[in-house]
This record gives sequence, structure tokens and C-alpha cells, in this order.
Amino acid sequence: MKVTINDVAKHAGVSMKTVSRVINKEPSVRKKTYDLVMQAVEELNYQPNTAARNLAGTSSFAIGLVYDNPNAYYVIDMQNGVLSRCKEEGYELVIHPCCAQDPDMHKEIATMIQRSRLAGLVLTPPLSEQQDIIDMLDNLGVAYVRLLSGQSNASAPSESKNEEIKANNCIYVDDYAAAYEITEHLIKLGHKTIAFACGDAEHKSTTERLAGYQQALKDHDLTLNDDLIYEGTYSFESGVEGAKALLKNNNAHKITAILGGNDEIAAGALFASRLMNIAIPEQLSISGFEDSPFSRQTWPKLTTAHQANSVISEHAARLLFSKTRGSRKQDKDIITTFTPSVVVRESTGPAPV
Amino acid sequence: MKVTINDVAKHAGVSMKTVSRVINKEPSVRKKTYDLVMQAVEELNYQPNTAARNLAGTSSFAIGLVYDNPNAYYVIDMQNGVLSRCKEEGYELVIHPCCAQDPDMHKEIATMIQRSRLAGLVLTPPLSEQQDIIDMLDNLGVAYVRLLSGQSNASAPSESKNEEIKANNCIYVDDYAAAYEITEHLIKLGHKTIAFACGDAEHKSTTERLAGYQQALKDHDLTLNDDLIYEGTYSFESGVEGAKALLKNNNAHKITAILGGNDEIAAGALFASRLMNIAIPEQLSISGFEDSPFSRQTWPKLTTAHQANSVISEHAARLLFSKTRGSRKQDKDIITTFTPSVVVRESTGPAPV
DNA sequence: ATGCAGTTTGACAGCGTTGTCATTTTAACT
DNA sequence: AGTTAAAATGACAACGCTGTCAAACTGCAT
Repeated sequence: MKVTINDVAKHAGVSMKTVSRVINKEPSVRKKTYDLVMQAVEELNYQPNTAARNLAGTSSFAIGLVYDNPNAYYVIDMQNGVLSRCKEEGYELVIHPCCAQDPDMHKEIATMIQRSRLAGLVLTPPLSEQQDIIDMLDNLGVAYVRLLSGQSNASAPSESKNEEIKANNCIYVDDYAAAYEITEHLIKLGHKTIAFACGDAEHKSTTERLAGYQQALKDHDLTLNDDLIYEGTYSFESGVEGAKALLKNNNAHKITAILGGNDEIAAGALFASRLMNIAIPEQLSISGFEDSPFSRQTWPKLTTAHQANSVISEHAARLLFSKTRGSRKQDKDIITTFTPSVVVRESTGPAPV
Repeated sequence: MKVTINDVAKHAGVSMKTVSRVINKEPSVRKKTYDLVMQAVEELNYQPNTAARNLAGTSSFAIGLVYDNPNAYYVIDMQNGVLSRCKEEGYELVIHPCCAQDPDMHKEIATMIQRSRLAGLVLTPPLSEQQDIIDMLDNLGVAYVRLLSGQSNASAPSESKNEEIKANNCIYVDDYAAAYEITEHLIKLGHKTIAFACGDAEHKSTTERLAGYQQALKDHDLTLNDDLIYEGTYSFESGVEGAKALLKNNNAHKITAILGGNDEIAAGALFASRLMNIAIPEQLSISGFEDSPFSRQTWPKLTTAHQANSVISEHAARLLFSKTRGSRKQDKDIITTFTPSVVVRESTGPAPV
């Protein structure tokens, strides 16, 4: 029932160490020996014991995914992307949802890392932006990859000493460019008064998206107006509130389009519009951000910026693996900057005359 | 930097084994010794090494969660429920999304179990209903808990020999009762022609919900009509198609309410109604099932049956832990049957006259 | 053949815990 | 105090693998 590396070794007539070499794809094993061992592995249906490998080896065969995000779609996509890479590499994934607010956060993460001897960590926003966590990870000497809002050529966001390492452990999502693009889409539809319903102020993505929106307006000679900006959170409820606030006494501004910080906000705005008897997109255009499945399940379907979260997280995992253990093969196909692209659906249309 | 059990032992002036006893909360350790050790643990900030514990111990400190479900909200809730229990028990969670269709499914799961020496498994529908997987787990002798649609007093669904064990490793969600209740809600609103948009036919929940719906109609002397049943899948798209199919040439039936197999289906039906210019709930009532966040983000908000997935999965984990390792304390608070309760929102109203 | 560098293999000692079983201490009785 | 069973503790060998380093091969130039 239980097959050990020793059994395989005997069966193949080699030493345990050689079997170990084969299953770890280490170099300097003769092809003939390799095949011999593999055959024995097959015949005995040998499964390497993860615990033993973790214990004996330098680092473990598990990585962690840390997140603090209420958005189920986002989290699932992140998990699946990382998971698919883990499967490929024969690693396990330890998921760790947590609360960014918690002051003991970095302790909790440290504990997890030490207990499980994690080989590395993938950090998603907003935790990837927290300096205390980054510092802690550097101190521990654990490999990690951060998912960040911005562009890779921007200055490395960490203040730490070993900068050359720092710059290479980030995956960027260019929210700025995407927001610019989606704002431009609205402008081209003739909209002149475009509101923006922000997500959480602490998130870098919020400032990036806002900046992209503002730059687009500027570039098209439209006036910026703080009254058109609603500061909320990345939630449906916030979208409802935001739209209500923005559209109340709309005579003054004549807002004809609302750009939601994400799909949930946009859906909330859609909901609020319904309550106020505003026709979408005839009277008001609304666009989301992220292209979660959610954006296809509203009525009308949301125009949004497609962000391939599972692909992004898969690349984050690739990048992480390229830094850990043997990092045998150099993975040169890693994309480090992603720019969401506009997906036009039914929630945006020409500005009303 | 790295603190072992040996360090703690020396620091506390006891043997390694005693420290081991303390951190495992084993009985027969004097209070005084316990405190002494705990203090040393605190002072040195000792973190037990999971890999070593897994290797040395009988079973590992990790359980698995296996699912094949496209619904992000559902999965996240399941994860969080199980995770919260794991945290409490000091276990790790290995998540394993998979494809129920895959014929090698049970092999894949077996591999995972052997590699990670999992202490147990939580199975969600539809995998919890697959006999080949159950058999495999029985053969392996791994503890597992199944999440099932039905009632606990129903006959144990497995055909295996050791029945006494079998009956005790299931958590039931009484979809039948919930569907009955929600149908009755519609009937009381005066609806006489109520359609049902089913989820995947293979899922037990589908047949259970359908049966509850039918029984409610029967008990209220309404005629059953197969034309009022749309067989689809648990997806938004299916809801759209279902509503379209049901409402096409509705003169014949005069459907005034649609019961969706889950919230996504209901949201799809809502979407389709929009397209057909049908006012909800004035002309048509629609209800969902599950009470995912989704049901609060449609317009109008969905009447649905609240199913506390994270609570359910937490109890599943409890039940699993009561079967594994020391199962020190008997957890008598485990609920094994959950009945979703109706939540009335805005998508249902009095039948039109 | 012979030597030499490079490649491939193997012996063996841990990795940090827990299980087993022996030993000591305690408490509860005569 | 003396006996005995029960409770608390400890010594030590696994657990299944990998890192280290030494040994044995290989091919190639002499």
C-alpha cells in the first residue's frame, strides 16, 4: 500500500539517491538509468511523500497565496491561476485569506511561513502594497512576488537595500493605461461630463485608475471637476451610494457617464439608476473595470476593462518559481506587465443630445 | 532564527517528548509543566514544523477540500468555512478544484491524498455524490465528509459494507424542504402557474428542489405540468435560455412566476425578462435559491432561499475533525442537516390579476 | 595501456517531530 | 510507613526523503 523511495530503488537496482535525482529531475543522470527508475516508479505507483521531502530538503514544496479581497471572482481566479502552475511544478498551494487592517497581520503571515516552511509567497493587493509585510518577508529571506498596480518600468516601489532583487519580483497591472483607454472610449462616444466612482482609497489601483481617467479628460480638453469624483469602496453598495450621490441634482453637472472603479461598483450604479428611473445607456452610460463574470450578468451587460486575473496570477506563480529551489529552467516567457483592454458591451452608448 | 522542539525542551528543562505533548494538547501533563513549557514556547517564539509533524505522526496536519463548482461565491464560502475550522485546529487546507467529468478523477484525488498524507477530505456536490470516489476513499481508509442534498434521516446513500460509519459522515442540505417552502411562498402570493428552471440534472440538489416544488404544488391542488419545467444547468446563461423558452408563447400557460434552481439561474431569468420587457415583479415573480451575494446585486433584488454555505462547510470540517487524529473532544454541536430558509426580497410579488 | 578530468552513482547522516515503551513520580490506599 | 495502581515524564528509534561528499565509472588524450 505504501511505496517508499527505497522500494523503488531496490526494484530498479539503484540507490535511493538516484531515484531521488530522477524524481527531482536533477541533471547528471544517464538516460538509461532515468528510464529504468521511471519504469519502476510507474510499476510500483510510487508517490513521493511531500512531508518527507519538505523536511529533508532545503525548502518545502508549497507556496502560499495571501489575499484580503472580498471579491469572490477575483480570489477564485487568482487561486486557479496559481494552482495551475503549482500542479505543473508539483507544488502545493496554501491559501491564506486575511485582513489587511489587522495590525498583527505580518506576524500571522510569518507564523504561517515558518510552520509550513513555504518556498515562496504570492501577494495580492492591497497586501502587496504594505511595507511592513514586505520588510518582514525580506527579513525572513522568503521568496515572494507582488501583484501591483502600475508599470514595471516605474521605479521599484520598495525602499529596501537590495534593489536589484526588488525590481524583479513584481507583476504589474497597468490600471492607469486601462482607465485612460476606457475614459477615452466614453469621450469618443461624445460624453463630456464623466463621473468616476472610486474604490478604496488605500488601494493603489484606485489612484492609478483615477489618474488615468483624469489624464484622458485633460488630453481631450475636458475640465476636471472634483464634484464628479465619488470616493467609495470596491463594493456593490458603494456603487449604489456613489451613483445616488453623483446623480442627485444632476441638473448642475449633467453627468452622462459614470466610470465605476470596478464591476461591482458599476453594477451598483446600474442598480441605483434603475431606482431613479434612468435608462442605461440611453440617458446614462456606465462602465465597469475588471471584466469579472459579474459584468456579463447585469442588465444591460457592462462595458468594462478586461483583466485576465487567472493569467496574471499564473505569471506571478511562474515568476515565483523562477526564484525558488533549483529554478532549473529559466522561464523567459513571463509577462510582468498586463494592461487590461476595453470590452464594449451594452452599458455604454452615445451621449444623449 | 530557527527554533526546534529541542531548544524549547532545554529552555524549559524538560524532555522533547513533554514539549510535544504540550503543543499537541495531549492529556497527562501536569498543569505546572504545561505552563512551564508554554512559557518557553512563548519566549522562544517556537513554531512547530509542519513537515516534521506530518512525517513523524500517523496522519498529517492537513485536510483537503475537493470541489467542482463554477460558482465562485459558493466555492469561496466553502473554503472560508473549512478554513476557519482549520485555523482553530491548527491544520492546513489543501484545495483541489477538479472536473467531475474526468474519468481519472479518483486517481488524481488518490494521488493527492497519498502525496500529502491528508488527514481527511471534505467533498462538495457533485463529487460527493460519485460512488467511484467514495469507494476509492473507503479503500484508502481516509476519513471524509460528504456534503449532500437531502435529509440525514434518509437512508444512507452508500452501498458499502460498514454502514454504521457511512451514515455518520454526511452533512445534509434539505433542498426539498426549502424548495417546498419557497414554492409555498409563491402560492400564497396567489400564483397558480409557477415554472421551475432546473440546474444540472446530475446534481442531487436539482432533483430534490424539483421534488419539493412539485410536492408544494400538489399539496395546494395545483396541477403539475412538465411544460413548466425547464431542464438546464446552474448558470446565468441557462437562466436566460430557460426564461426565454418558458415565456415564449406564454399565452398558453400564463406563467406568473419562475422558480430558479439557484440565484444565477434566477438572475438569468431576470435578464431575459428585461429583454422581453416584462416587469418584475408586477408581471412576473422570480425567485432564486442559495442567497449568494449575487442575489442582492440584481435589480430588483432576488427573493431566495438562504443557504449558509460557510456555516455548512464549517460544520463539515467539524465533523471531519471529530473523526480524525485524537478526536480529543467530542464535538456535540455539529449540525448535520441544514434547511435553507426563504428570504423575501423584491423579485416576488402578488400574482397579476 | 595510462592518466586525467568530467560525469554518474552511492553510503550515510541528518531534517524536526512523534510513537513506543521503559522509567520515575505522584496519589490513594492499607 | 508500605504497598500499589495510576499519572507523568523521558530515551530513543523511526518517519521518508535529500544534502554532502566520497567512490566509481566514463571518455578522451596521451
